[in-house]
Amino acid sequence: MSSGIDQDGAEPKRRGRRRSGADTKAALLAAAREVFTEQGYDAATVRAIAGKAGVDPAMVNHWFGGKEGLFTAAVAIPINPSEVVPQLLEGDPQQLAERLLHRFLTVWDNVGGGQFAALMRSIATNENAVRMLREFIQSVLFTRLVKALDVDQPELRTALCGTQIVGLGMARYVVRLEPLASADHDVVVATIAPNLQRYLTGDLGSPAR
Amino acid sequence: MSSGIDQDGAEPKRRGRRRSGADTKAALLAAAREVFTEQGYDAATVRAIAGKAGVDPAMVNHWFGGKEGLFTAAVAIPINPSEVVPQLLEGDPQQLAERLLHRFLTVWDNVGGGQFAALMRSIATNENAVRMLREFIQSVLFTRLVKALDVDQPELRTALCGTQIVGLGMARYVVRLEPLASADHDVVVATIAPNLQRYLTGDLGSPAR
DNA sequence: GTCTATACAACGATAGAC
DNA sequence: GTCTATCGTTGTATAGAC
Repeated sequence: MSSGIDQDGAEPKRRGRRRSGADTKAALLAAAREVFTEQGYDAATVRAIAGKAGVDPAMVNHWFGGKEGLFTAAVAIPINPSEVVPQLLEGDPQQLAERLLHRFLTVWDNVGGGQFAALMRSIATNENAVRMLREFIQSVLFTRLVKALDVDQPELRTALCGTQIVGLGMARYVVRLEPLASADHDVVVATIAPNLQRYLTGDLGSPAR
Repeated sequence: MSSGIDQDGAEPKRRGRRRSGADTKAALLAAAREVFTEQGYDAATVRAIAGKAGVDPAMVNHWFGGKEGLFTAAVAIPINPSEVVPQLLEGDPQQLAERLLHRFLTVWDNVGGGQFAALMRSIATNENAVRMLREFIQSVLFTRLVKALDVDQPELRTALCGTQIVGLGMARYVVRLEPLASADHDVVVATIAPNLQRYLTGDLGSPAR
């Protein structure tokens, strides 16, 4: 909560270039994450973000080209697919769901969970966020993961996995549905993994009916 | 979809006070549903809603205390639990998931799907919407449905069902993830029902480890 | 001296309140 | 129908880095 932006509060605001070392960009990004997280894209104001960062609103334009650019830079999915996907694919494919869920929970719990909420909230008013999520699911989950499994109906499986993963995120981080919101990773993984594993490699019924 | 605002359209507009507030209220609610559905909470403007309802914007304040109140009144979940739940509970409990999913798809597809998106969108900027959804899931899904099944860990099962159902809605109506977004009800039900059924009545692993 | 990060002021638009 | 608040954005002068 406590902002903790280390702007030298004692000193009066000065015009002109700051002393080197004061990283306006980083301060803006940090503040933007907080505010977008709490309020979503529309409700968040450039002024509020700049204020929390202790800099002028015009800096948003200067560094990010505007609110939209700041948003894109701030609410990025904190996952590097080319790093994560190979790790997930190592080992028994029948335990892929477990590894995937464990990773999902670790990543989003670590960044505070609020950031997932931010992503979901952003989908509200920002079509770009929808596109971001869709592209992430399709490119990463589908192209890199499901296709590598060499199973039937990969597109459908991808979408089904999407329902379970996004649904988990919504329940845990946005709606904060108990006991799921506070449950240990092991409990969540143990209960959900079998279902996700069916979507990944299990029998979906008759492919061509 | 089609506006169909049933304000006494035949009668010519009259000066002064209308017969009663009921018509204005209903017209506002109908218009609000449309506009909130299409644009989300923030983007929707009181003026646009009032305009579509054919009344003065000030009426929003008068009847609902403001935009917030109008929203709460307008975007209600279009399901009557005391009617739906008994219907779902009839028949084989092992096919409850199928009935539930079928009903879910029918309801939200019929109202246009956009209304589910609206509900999700509302969670963005409106904490009340989160509370609404949480309470709906807990009271209806939990108290009326899962408890009636007499299974172990009913709270956890409820939350798990929530993940799958909300996730389905997100994928189909908000993110519009193909092929799920355009799939026939039967396909969706056939692929997801087994997973949902496990959450409802299946084996979740060791309850108390 | 030149470049550039910065702060401040102000503009045009728009929404909610009254 | 008017008023007021506030939004994102832009122009410009200035202070420090190089």
